[in-house]
Amino acid sequence: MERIVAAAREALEADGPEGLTMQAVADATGVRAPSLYKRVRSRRDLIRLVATDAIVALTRDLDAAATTGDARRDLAAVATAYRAFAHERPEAYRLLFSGAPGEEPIDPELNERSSAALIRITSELAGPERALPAARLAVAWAHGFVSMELAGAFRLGGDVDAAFDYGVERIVAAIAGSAPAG
Amino acid sequence: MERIVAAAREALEADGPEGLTMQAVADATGVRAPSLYKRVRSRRDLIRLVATDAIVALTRDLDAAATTGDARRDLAAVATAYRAFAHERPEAYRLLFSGAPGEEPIDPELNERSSAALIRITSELAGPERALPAARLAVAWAHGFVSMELAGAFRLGGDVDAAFDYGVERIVAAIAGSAPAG
DNA sequence: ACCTGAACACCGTTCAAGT
DNA sequence: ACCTGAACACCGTTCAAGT
Repeated sequence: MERIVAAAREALEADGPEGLTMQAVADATGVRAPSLYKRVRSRRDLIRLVATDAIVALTRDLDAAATTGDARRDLAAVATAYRAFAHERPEAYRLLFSGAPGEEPIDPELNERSSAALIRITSELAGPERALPAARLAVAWAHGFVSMELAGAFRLGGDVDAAFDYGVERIVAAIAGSAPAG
Repeated sequence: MERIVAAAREALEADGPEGLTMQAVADATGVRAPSLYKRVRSRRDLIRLVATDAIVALTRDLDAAATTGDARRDLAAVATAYRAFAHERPEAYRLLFSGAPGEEPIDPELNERSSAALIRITSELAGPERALPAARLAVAWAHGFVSMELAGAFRLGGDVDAAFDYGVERIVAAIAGSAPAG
């Protein structure tokens, strides 16, 4: 079971979504394709298991990054960890945001936990009542940036790393600047 | 040929990417599937044609929105038009950012034209030398926001429209605040 | 010149049959 | 209880044959 998800995950990263076939997973686990259906309901379900594995790993990375003791630096560290995860497992990362209306979403609790660290940070920076929209600002920017990067959408040249640093700095300022006090 | 792309576009929006089959397009255009290969190189090529159609339409919408005469209001109007396009043609919108490393990118010239209006705006707001990173900040945020919205990723409740307005306001401020003068 | 039936190599999935 | 060969309904794509 664990081996199945691991094989699926590797097939996905190696050959993209259409490389994640039941055949490929069966070959990698030394079994025939029909046998997989004893462990997994369907290919779609298997993809969901890979996505769940990915969001757990991402959450761990983000939590580990948010430990500098300073909210602004935490936010920058979380953004950097977020981007690093997307670079390490681009196909799995894509999976997390590919949910179409018809599809079953990932476990809502895991989803909530994945943004807990960020919301704690934005709550500190922008105040509790602004924490949610501020977190959405940050994660929308971060997701947009890395997903464009992965899609090769930054074709106008320029330094992409510098654009990321500029973005982090501006997002931190934008969130801190939206606090009721300032 | 035009009818083929239109049929593909409708199949895509109606049934998602896996609904865009050569069979479906053939049925809709009153022909047998093999005949499509006289007009189109492959299914992948047909998808590219739909994506090209989408980026042209999006560019038209963005250009039409950026006509208020005020850079700040133009930026808000462009962001709103961008989001509206994604809501109207969600599957086509998804297509624009689904480019994996192996795939042929869309015509670079069309891509450049699609961001011309935005870069003019950010150039006004943040100065010419900051125009590109500022535009990337804006488009990354906007893309991230709408793609999360389309993926159903805003599951923590709250007012999504209000979060968008908050985001627009903060992004405008962040870009204007990064100008060398202020 | 244009269209198509038949065919090929793939998919995901089911299920009766084997151990 | 577990695995699998065979089969089914689909894909995308090719190509010889028909008009």
